[in-house]
Amino acid sequence: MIRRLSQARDRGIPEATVARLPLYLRALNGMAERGLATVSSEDLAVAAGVNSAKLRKDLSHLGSYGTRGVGYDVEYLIYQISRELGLTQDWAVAIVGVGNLGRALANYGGFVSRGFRVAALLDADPEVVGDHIAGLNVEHIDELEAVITRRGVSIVVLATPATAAQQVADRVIAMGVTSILNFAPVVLSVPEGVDIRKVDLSIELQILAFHEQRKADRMTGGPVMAEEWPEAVDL
Amino acid sequence: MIRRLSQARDRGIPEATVARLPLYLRALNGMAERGLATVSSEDLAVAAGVNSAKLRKDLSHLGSYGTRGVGYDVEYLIYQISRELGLTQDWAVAIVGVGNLGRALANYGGFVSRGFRVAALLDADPEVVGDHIAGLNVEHIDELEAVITRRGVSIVVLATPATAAQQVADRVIAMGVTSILNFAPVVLSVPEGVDIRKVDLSIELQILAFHEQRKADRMTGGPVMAEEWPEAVDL
DNA sequence: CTCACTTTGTGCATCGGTTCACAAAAGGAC
DNA sequence: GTCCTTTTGTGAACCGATGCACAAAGTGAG
Repeated sequence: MIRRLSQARDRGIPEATVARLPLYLRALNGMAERGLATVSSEDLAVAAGVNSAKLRKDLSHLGSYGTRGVGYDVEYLIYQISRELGLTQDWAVAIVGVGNLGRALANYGGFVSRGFRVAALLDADPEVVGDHIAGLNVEHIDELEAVITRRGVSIVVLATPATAAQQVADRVIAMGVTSILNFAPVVLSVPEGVDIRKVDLSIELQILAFHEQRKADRMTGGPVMAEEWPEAVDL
Repeated sequence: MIRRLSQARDRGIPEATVARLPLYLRALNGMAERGLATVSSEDLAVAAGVNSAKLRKDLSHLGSYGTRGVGYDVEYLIYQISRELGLTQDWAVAIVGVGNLGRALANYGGFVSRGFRVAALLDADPEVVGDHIAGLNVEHIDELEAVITRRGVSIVVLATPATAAQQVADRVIAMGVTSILNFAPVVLSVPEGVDIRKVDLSIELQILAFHEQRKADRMTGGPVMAEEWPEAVDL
């Protein structure tokens, strides 16, 4: 059978699965580097930190790429997942906001390695414009529209202050950008069809604090704190 | 009724709810600054970017803090959520790995503002040790255990290279730390009872790329790409 | 070829989370 | 007080994701 066409690939991959594919990909790359030719769902699952049934179900959404009794071909699976994630093409990314975080992102090796190319850095501060960071010239935010067009930017990373984020988002969306990774601590409102992913350092810490507190409470023998508004308790 | 004890607060707040509480808190703080005294679930939901039924169900897990026909008292709700999240105490955070990202985190204002205090910066590179960043002296990783004890660190942020992350995690866990925020692109294996949260820039971009590609596919009229391993297609 | 063994792919039960839709509660007008 | 309006809190239906458990499909030995 030479051309097995899209019989299995039902175009609708669950969001939860998509979020795990990069994890599998990373584990597989490690295995490829170590020269492994095939891997079982069990081993790959351990390497990716999930359970093997989930892994198999995830992969089954892409197609039937394993061999029963054997496992998965490492290189083949890398290719299939990469293709599914769209990493076989390269994506031009613009980073807006070249503060501490923007600089860190620009220098972050993980971007380049997997199909992503930082194609532009932009900032509003004249002090920063013109700086060379990670081999790129920082351009002025006024150039935003021109840069997006000229460099074919399709993904924008927002590392601006919270106050500027919505405004920049509006401008890039007007230019046709539909994928935004937002580091600014603000809820962006965007039209239908635009994908926003949000990374919020402060929220992550707050979630940890919640669990940490709960663990501490358990140590000291359950809820001893007042349940009331302080004033209400005292009166 | 002076002491209404934990009748509603069933100690088991859904994880999904916990993850949204910081969002509500941020929206509420904005409202408090603008002088709003009360807010309806509808308005707060819009500000936080969720739907109002979800918001009400989330808040109902904390207790019954609203007034029917009126809404929620802004200050009161801020206090209740803060307390639930454990933000009424302050948490000493250590950042391990003072590269670009570590620096960005150390300077990130959002930490200090909400109960978190960066209490230590550590790195293995002698070039970096001794630097002053965000008012702190960078200490050598050999001091890790001593610093954790001395400063009462209970949350550790890992901004190390992937290769060092597991090792540092093992050491801080041995010191009794049970809350870790991991920026290194690696799956940490930790014992039961330790909470890990992971922020992975590269994964976020890959998820965006997946959706971006799907949008592009739809434009050009569905799946036209070969489904096969390139060699297999040609032969 | 047959048998024993391995490992995938998936049907099914289950679970957690979301959303709807409405009764219950509160406030204000009169 | 009664009536009308507003808005909460929640029961119940729904939806997606997880995990179990096993049949199906493959390998390899003899």
